[in-house]
Parts: sequence; C-alpha cells; structure tokens
Amino acid sequence: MTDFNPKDAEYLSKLQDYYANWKSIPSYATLCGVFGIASKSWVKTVLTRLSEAGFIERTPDGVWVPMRQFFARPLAESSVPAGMPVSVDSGQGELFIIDEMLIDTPSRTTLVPVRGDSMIEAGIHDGDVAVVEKRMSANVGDIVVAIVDSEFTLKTLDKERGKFILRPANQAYPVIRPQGALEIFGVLVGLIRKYKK
Amino acid sequence: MTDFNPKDAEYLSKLQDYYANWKSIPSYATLCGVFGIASKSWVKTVLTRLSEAGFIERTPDGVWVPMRQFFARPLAESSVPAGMPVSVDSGQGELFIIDEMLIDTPSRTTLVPVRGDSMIEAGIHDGDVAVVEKRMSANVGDIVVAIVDSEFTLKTLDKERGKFILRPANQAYPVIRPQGALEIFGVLVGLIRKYKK
DNA sequence: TTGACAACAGAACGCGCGTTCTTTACAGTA
DNA sequence: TACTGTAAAGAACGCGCGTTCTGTTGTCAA
Repeated sequence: MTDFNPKDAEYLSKLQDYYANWKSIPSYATLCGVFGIASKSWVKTVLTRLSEAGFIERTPDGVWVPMRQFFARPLAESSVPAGMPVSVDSGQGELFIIDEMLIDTPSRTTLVPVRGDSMIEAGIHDGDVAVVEKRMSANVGDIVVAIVDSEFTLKTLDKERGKFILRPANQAYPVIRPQGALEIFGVLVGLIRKYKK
Repeated sequence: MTDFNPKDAEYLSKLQDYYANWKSIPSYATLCGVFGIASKSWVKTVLTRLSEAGFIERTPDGVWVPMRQFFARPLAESSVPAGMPVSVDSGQGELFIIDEMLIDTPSRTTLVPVRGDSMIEAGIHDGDVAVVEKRMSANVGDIVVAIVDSEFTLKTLDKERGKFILRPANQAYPVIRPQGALEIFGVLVGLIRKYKK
C-alpha cells in the first residue's frame, strides 16, 4: 500500500460525485460500480487510503462518513484586491465551507432577510440576508437585532449618557432612543448577499 | 400508524443531533440508543414516518439519508427591517442552506477574499469574501473579476464608446480603461461577510 | 531473468443488519 | 366493561455486508 496518489484523487472525485447525489457513502459492492473496480477488497483499500489522507472517517458503527476536507473547495489561487490591482500571489488553497464558516451555533443561529436601507453605510443592503446569533445581551459597537416597541430592527448598539441607543448607518434615519428597557433579540454575526444572474 | 406528530419531532431533533456529529444516519440498533427506544421495529416505524414527512429518504442501497428539509433552519419568524421598524409578520418559516443558496455550480465556483475598498459604495467591504462563478464572458452591469495587465481586480463591467471598461464603486478610484482585450475571470454571484465576535 | 511491489480480482466466511410477525401496555371512548 | 387504536417490546429469520485470505497481472529495477 502506498501513499495518497493521483489515482486516489480520481476515486475521491467519483465518491464526491456520488455523495453530492445521495449524501451518503454506499456499500463496498455499489462502490465497485461507482469506482469501476471489480473487487470489494480493493475498494476497501482505497477507502482506507482516503481516510488516512483525512477525507473520510468511520462512525462508531463502522460506517464511512466524510470529514471536513471532503467538502472543501479550494479558496482561490489568488486574492482579488478591490483596491488598486496588485500582482497575483499564488498561495496554497485554503479550505472553505460557507455554512460552517458563518454559523458556530446552529441551534441559536437564525437567518433573517434585511429590508430597507437604514444600514446601507455599513454595507448592509436591502435584500441581504443577516446571520443572527440569538443572544440576550450585546456590546457597544455590535450590530444587533433589537426589539423596540414590539417591533424588530437592525441597528448598531451604542451608549449615550448611560443609556443604550440604536444608531442607523444612514444619515436619513434617526437615532432610536428607547424609553423603556432595550430588548436584544440577537447579534449580527454574518451577512449573505446573492446577486441575481 | 398516524401522521407526523410532536413526538416524531422529538425523534427528528435527536436524529439531527446525531447527524450533526457524524453526518450519517446509523443502524436501527444504534438509533435505539439515540432515540431511547428498545425495539428496532419501532425505530423503523419512526423513520418511515419521518420519510413520509419528507425529512429523509433512502438510497438505492436502502440506506437512510437526509433530504433538504432535514437540514432546514427556519428562516426567522419575522423579517428584520433595516429601515423604520414595522410590525412582526409571522410568516411560515422558509428553508435555508447557505452553501446551496449561493453556489449553483460548485466546480465552477470559487471563493475569493476581497481586499481594499474600491467597491465600498456597492457594499463590498475589505475582508468580505466574494463568491465568484468562473466565466469567460459577462454582461454590462455585472460585477466581475477581471484580469488587467496580469492582475486581478473586482469591478463593475460597463461599456464606453464601444469598449469595455471597469468602474470602481468609489469616487477615489479611477475608471479602468484597458488598452488591450479585457479578460474576464468570473462573475460575482454572492457575497459573504463575517463579523468578529 | 528474477524478484519485489503495487494494483487489482475473486472466493469464502460469519456476523450484523433490516425485516416481519407476535405480544404487551395503555389511553380514550362508548 | 369491552372495544379500538397507538406506542412500543421482543423474538426469529435470512440475506447482505464487511472482512480476510489467496491468486493474478503488470511494471520497474537490479
């Protein structure tokens, strides 16, 4: 048995294709068909090598399951400077999964579509989707989803003369100074925008 | 056998927890432990009901696999208006998976970190991550990653006197008018921002 | 020419798994 | 009290699956 080689990369690719369809790694017998291999024993050898390379692992039941690296798409060969163009630096491709990147605590995280343009100077546009982690408290400077007069609003949390206030990021909108207690729904932890094609 | 009920929702939740750890649905025997049930036969009944409710299905091998709805996090009970606060409209929770939402063609899509602030008026900030679909051509108005003088840049594609130009979204930066042919690397299809905690 | 090793093929075994069937407990209803 | 349906428990069966072992082919080096 040797190390992970280009041939294994082929098998990995086919396995990723199958997994993309079925979200599961099938039996050795069906993998024979997927890989174009006739013997189950060799399929096992291949999977073992893929696991040693860190792409898959086994559950307590002995079932093969993908690891993080299995899903990875390479993160660009080069950076894209939005400023003045610079040379292409060809760094080693980092790995990425958007969901896991943005969401640390799935159970406490919720996605909320943004409406209006009161936060446009913070680069938050109408139609964006906010990734919000539900929390009772927040720090000054955080962008929070707050409940004001039983209504939801997305603003920057600030303090003024000892009282919490909510600042829009748009000159055209007023600062909100709640008279009662300020109720925090959650804190903005991420933002998603989809451009229509 | 009855319809999907709150009890099934409990089982679903436990199954989601297990799946979050192992990215696979285990054997009936193991599920007995997961669900707190003693008989495999009843586990099967539960899974059958979950499949009828559209949460899971079976591969050609007969292996249980999750369906789209399985991963769904409810999309906020209410919208968060970034403009003036409005009343909470409690719509039915839509479903969401970020990766699938942003990426249609995984093989042609790449993630590139954005540097600089030349697109800041388009709400694209330094440190954002651009979701780019690799394409050879684009339309006027698209935000594209172009290659100018063997350097990458993110700009809005426009046309001026019959020639393609690249417009920054920042007054402080000049319009780029390539002398030779304009080479398109890809088109911006999404944007991701992560706020540090 | 021979040996070594990698890349498979193929057969045989035994346990685990899903399936099916029967039985039990319990709550509601009439 | 008897009936009905749901929610399970439990046993028994048989096939499929992973495992292991042995055999075969090809390639490169000495």
